[in-house]
Amino acid sequence: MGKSMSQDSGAVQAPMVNGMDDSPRGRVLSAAARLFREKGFDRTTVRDIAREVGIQSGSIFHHFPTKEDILYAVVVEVIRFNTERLRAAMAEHEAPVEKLRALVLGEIEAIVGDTREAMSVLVYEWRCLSPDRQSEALALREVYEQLWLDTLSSLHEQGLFRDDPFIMRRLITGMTSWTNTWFHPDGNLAIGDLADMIVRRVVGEQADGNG
Amino acid sequence: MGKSMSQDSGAVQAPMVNGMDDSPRGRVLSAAARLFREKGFDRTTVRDIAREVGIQSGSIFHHFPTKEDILYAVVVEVIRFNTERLRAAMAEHEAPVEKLRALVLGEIEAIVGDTREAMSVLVYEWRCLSPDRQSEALALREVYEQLWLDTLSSLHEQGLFRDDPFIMRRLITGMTSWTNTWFHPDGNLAIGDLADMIVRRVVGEQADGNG
DNA sequence: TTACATACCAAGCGCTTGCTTGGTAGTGTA
DNA sequence: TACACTACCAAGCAAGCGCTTGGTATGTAA
Repeated sequence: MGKSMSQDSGAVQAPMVNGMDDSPRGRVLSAAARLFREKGFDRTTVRDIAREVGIQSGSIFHHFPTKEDILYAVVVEVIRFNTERLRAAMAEHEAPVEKLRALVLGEIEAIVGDTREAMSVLVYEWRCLSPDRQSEALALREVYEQLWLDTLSSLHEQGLFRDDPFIMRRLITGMTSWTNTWFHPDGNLAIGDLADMIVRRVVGEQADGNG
Repeated sequence: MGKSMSQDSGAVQAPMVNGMDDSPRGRVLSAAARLFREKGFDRTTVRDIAREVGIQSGSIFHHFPTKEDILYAVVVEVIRFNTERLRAAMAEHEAPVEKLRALVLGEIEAIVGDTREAMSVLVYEWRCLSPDRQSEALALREVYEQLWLDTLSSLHEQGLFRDDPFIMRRLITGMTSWTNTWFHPDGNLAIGDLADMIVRRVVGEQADGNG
């Protein structure tokens, strides 16, 4: 049996939510991500988080020095997790257009899929971090952004779109991040079709029907 | 002289910021919009707002019953103001593509121009409103959205783009609202060029060079 | 057995918060 | 002169907040 989990519902699947593991620390992070998304950082009290995890509010501070450190940890974990996932998804393709589609699909999946709470926190609770913490997280995020810029620059050099790749990335960020307000994975629109539609905003109709 | 404003710096220009007038109530709203954008609704205290206006914190409640009512008023005012402005901008054009450009330009101007504080609040502090207030504001917002949907539907019927007009509107909303995080009106990129670039995401390159 | 670390509880401190209260000064108007 | 209305002040209350404190139970290893 090894290290069995006591009083669990028996499900072996899904040891992580939002990219967090099942340690006490991970459980706090996952609950925090959920609550931060639902109510915002400021309206979420440490008592709320503690209640969700099933411990006393004071015990939170055994794992994190301050409430802001919880937010920072959520942000760092989700950036790390999704950078790695996006890198892997991209590596499966050769053609820049297909790489772009992998990036778009991966980013949407991060935003509306299993890391949606934490991704939402990344966008909406960003300013709750101190300036120092913002810079540190931004530095981490740069690796992620470089994946995008490399791919977009390739496409641009190949003449697949005309406009500035930097601005284009910002327009894409807008389109994808806004999906968290309206897109539901089990609705009428398939996530792949949405990704295709966004890819078309970049390279036009020439990307259709390939593969 | 009529109704002169006492103790003003003498400037006749710009009687409104964020679409709010210069009444005591309007001054509270304008200060609140600025602070809500800068620090978020929850981190802005009524004492902060009062200090900005130059009155005591308790006096705020002579003008608004609760702090949430201030947020709601900011939201309502900015929706009303920009709906009217957008309608006027649209009415100056006949061709759907030009109407679309007027909408895009108007929305960006609202987001990064004189109503930027209030527009930012609209996006980021939305969830701080009670569900009831959210519905009421949403109903107001629907008039605004209808301007977009009518224009996009026309373009769609004329075959100027293929994809679903409803989804297209959501992608545009993402692109425009995200500009508040990166676009600066006096930077290298002209606001008109940005608008054109976004229009191109919708109707492709066929919109270029007209007018 | 001793020693130390992890994970937690129960209680509560000090501060900030939204909001209330009771009152005052200035203005309009009949 | 009397009344009403708007705009505000000064003081402070009750509740909720992040975080601290001092302690206990359990596991591990010398």
